[in-house]
Parts: sequence; structure tokens; C-alpha cells
Amino acid sequence: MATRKIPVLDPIACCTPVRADALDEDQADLLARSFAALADPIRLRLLSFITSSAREVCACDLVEPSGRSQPTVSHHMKILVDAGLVTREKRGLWVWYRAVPARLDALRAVLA
Amino acid sequence: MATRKIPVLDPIACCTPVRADALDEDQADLLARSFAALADPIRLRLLSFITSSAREVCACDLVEPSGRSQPTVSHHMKILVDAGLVTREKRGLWVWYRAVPARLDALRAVLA
DNA sequence: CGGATGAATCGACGTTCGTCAATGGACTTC
DNA sequence: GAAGTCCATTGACGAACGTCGATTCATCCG
Repeated sequence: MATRKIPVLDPIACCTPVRADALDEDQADLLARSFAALADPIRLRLLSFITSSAREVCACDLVEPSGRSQPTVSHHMKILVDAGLVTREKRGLWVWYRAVPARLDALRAVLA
Repeated sequence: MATRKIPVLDPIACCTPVRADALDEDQADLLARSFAALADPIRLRLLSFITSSAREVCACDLVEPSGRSQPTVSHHMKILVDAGLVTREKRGLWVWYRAVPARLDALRAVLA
């Protein structure tokens, strides 16, 4: 397959800020999906656990502090990964998550 | 009543960015509510209609371009107002909405 | 007062979401 | 290869959400 697999990232990074111009339906739909990933307190905390750590974070270190079951945490992490806010890397038996600063920058730019 | 009626605004403006420190549950809850207001394409478009206009916007001018019924638009505007992103002012028979730039700034700061 | 108008509220409906227990899959170790 | 560990997926359930038609509320104007 020759096609790039990052269909969600670019349209947001390039679209005009909310304050400058009215959004069309497609832009609004993409952005809404991104903000929806941030619209849950558990996901915000999971994200902050990762972003506030200098490097990456193991999935096993997210369950206990989040106060949710392992399947629930896995579910929320999938949503964050699908939104492009976090990357997932499996090494051996463990999974490691990293933040995607550029993605946060892009969302921040939309609110300018 | 002597109590201030802006319980949602301040805690967000003063909380630390997601990238710097882990959020506690209360912070995460407040922030999630704010982002949830942005997590719907109709609301994002309604907000952009207002922010992209220099001044205020009449409620009657939001129904047709949004493509939703009047009760639905009213419902979404209430959510935006409750989130502090927009102010609502009734003058005579019409209702006028204004953006709250400081609120967008505060949310932007959280993603820093 | 009485009719007209713009917007909020209500009631109902189908859809999506957050959650967990149970299960399955991938990988390591013995 | 058998047992064990970590994580994802499935299935089910109640709660919350988005939507609209009908109604109510507030305001203006004869």
C-alpha cells in the first residue's frame, strides 16, 4: 500500500482558527472528533499522566492511578491513539505510550 | 444572593497545562466539560459563526446556516453559554450572542 | 387586552458513550 | 509446549447525547 496512513492529522493542522473564519461541515466534523477525545475526565488524566512524564509511559502504570479497570483504560487509550494525540508501541510484553506534541499544538492553534 | 455566579470559569484559567503536571480529578472534570462543549460539529460551527463575526450575532441568524431546527440550535447554544464560551443577551424580542475570547484563551492554555 | 413573533422548554426517540466481567491473543519463561 | 503475564476485544448494560415536533414563555405592537 502506497497511501499515507495519517488521514486525520493534516486537515486540522492546516485549517483556519475558529476565530477567523466560519468552519465548513467537514472541518467541523474532524475537529469535533478531536475535541471529543478530550471531552472525558479519565482521558484527560491519562493524557496528562503521559504528557507530564518526560518520556514514555507503560500501560501498566495507567490502570491504578486512573481508578478504572484495565479494559476501560485500554478502551480510552485506543480513543486517544485514534485521535492522534498519543502513539502506542508494543515492546515485548508491555505497551508504551508517548504524547504527540504536534497534535496538541494543532488543536491549540484552532482555538486561536 | 451574594454569591458569584461564575463557578466554571476560574478553576480552568488558573490550572496548570496538561503537559506540565498531572491533572487531579476535579480539574479533569471541569476541563472535560469545557472540551465536551467543543466536541460537536454543530456547536463548533455555531461558535465559528459568532467568533468570525466582528461583533455579536442574532440567534435568528444561526438557525438557517446551521441546518438544524430552532429548538436544536437553542439547545446547543445553551451548552455553549453554560460552558462560558459565549454570552447570551436578550434585547427586546431577539437574542444576541457574543464570544468570550478569554475563555478560548484559557482552554488554549491548557493544551500548552 | 389580544394577536403576533422570537426563543426556550418539554417529551420522546434512536444513537452514542463509559463501564465492567469474561474472554481471547501475543509474548515470555520455564 | 505449557503455564503465566500483559493487553486488546467482546458483549451487555445503564446513562448521556442529538434531534425534532409541540408547547410554553417573553416581548412587542395594534
